[in-house]
Amino acid sequence: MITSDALCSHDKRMSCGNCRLNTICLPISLHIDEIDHLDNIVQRRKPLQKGEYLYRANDVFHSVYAIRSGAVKSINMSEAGEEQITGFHLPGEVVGLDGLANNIYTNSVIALETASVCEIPFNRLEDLSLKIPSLQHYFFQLMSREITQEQQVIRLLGKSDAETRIASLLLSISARNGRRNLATHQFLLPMSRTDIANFLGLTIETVSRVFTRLQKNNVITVNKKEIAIVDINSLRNIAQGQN
Amino acid sequence: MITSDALCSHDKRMSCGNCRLNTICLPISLHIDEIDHLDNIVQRRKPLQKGEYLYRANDVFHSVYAIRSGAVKSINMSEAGEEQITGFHLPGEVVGLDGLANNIYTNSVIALETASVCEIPFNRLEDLSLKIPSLQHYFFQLMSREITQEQQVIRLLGKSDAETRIASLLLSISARNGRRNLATHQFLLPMSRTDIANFLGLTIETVSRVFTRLQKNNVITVNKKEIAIVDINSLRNIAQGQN
DNA sequence: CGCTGAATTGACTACCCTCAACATGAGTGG
DNA sequence: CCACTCATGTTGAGGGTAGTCAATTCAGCG
Repeated sequence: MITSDALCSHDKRMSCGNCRLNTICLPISLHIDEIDHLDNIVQRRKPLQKGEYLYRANDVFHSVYAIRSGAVKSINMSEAGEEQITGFHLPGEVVGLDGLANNIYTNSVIALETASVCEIPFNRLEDLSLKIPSLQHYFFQLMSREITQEQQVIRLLGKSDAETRIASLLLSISARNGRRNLATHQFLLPMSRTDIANFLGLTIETVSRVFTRLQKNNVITVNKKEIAIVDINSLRNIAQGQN
Repeated sequence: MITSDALCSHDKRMSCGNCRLNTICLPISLHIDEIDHLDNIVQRRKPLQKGEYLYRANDVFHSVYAIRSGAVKSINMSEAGEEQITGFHLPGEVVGLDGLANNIYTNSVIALETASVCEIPFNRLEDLSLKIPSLQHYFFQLMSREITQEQQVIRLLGKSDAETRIASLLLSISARNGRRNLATHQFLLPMSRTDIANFLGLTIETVSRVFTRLQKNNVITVNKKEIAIVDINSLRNIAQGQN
């Protein structure tokens, strides 16, 4: 359900079948005609600019979205108006699953940098899922994965100190880069310090201090948004709270 | 998918159709024969005793479970062995959705008190969902609701102080009692202080202190596990961080 | 060149944790 | 019936991690 990274929208080769993200986004074996069905309902949209909304909380739910390039954050707002980032989403990952419950989105999704997405109208996906059992199964799995990932975030916020939270986030991004065959030991953070702090339940000052401390201890190097993991074992130990 | 609270297992009237929890557990209109199909796959199990496991992390996933009576907690364990309670589940609510992602449960679920559950084998539910579109839709919604609820927990843990966390938990339990037509202003907590502390990312001492403080300020009264909400408006304000 | 926003660093503060003592109540056995 | 233990919960004193407030640096940009 994700096409190649080529942004040229009249490229006839754009399809889920030949998308190089499809092992992440669509890791099930579908027959060729089934993939065609899927391609028919998937819509490629014009790229989002940094800061632009993909959808807003309380918008009527119609679609889920697969991130094709770039990165986005999803934000949950309390009645009191406090914003909490509930997740960062990288290429191959799907957002919008919060919208089904009450037919309106509960989160807002905002581009962290220029990002392109594939839109998947959900009622058409549901119809197709009734005909393709493996597709139904895949979407149940996809939602379950979202649940288990969020439970890990809950554990992170409930049990860990600042260093552990930062280390876990870095390892998470590293691993997700690895799935896309990108470098795992060196990468650019797509989000600001403010976003990291918000997501991890910390202040930007604390995030900054932890980065400098990890750098002083030769665990990582930090240069603005550029991160290099120097000592992955130390970083893993810190992420597990064994520091 | 939930029967009456009667525990007598040879009661012929036990069925999803006449279960008095079905407006919570199964809030969709199914035809009579569709409910029969569902009844045929739902299995009523013998009650769990307090402390007993419904399933354990890493068990092979076969079923999801609807809580019929009592209460359970679901626990997520880190590699380092730290346990985090990710949720409390009351009658009418469904657990086990974490198991689909990798075909093993990632959490353990333990009874907080004597509890009975309805077991729903998932492969049979999937088959049935292919034939009953509204059932497929309902389960997508159910999983989405789990996702949005967990996002609220993430916000709670990321942004709130101890009083706000406790107040939110009390209001959540109160509201869920209301859905079952139980008293909302007075109820018994099914879980220990240790469980509350673990879930909210606090220590038992802090939980205890907040309870006494809320009592001194005439917001609630506390007597062991018996809670009465005295001033719901204050409690709501505290839950929203306006204290 | 100054302005603005993001990030870093320092000094101080506060909230919650840690450690410890004590209270309460259920269950057990003499 | 009482003494005992054990689990659970409450309360107090002190300390530490992260928050708050503030100053500074730096990059991007009109």
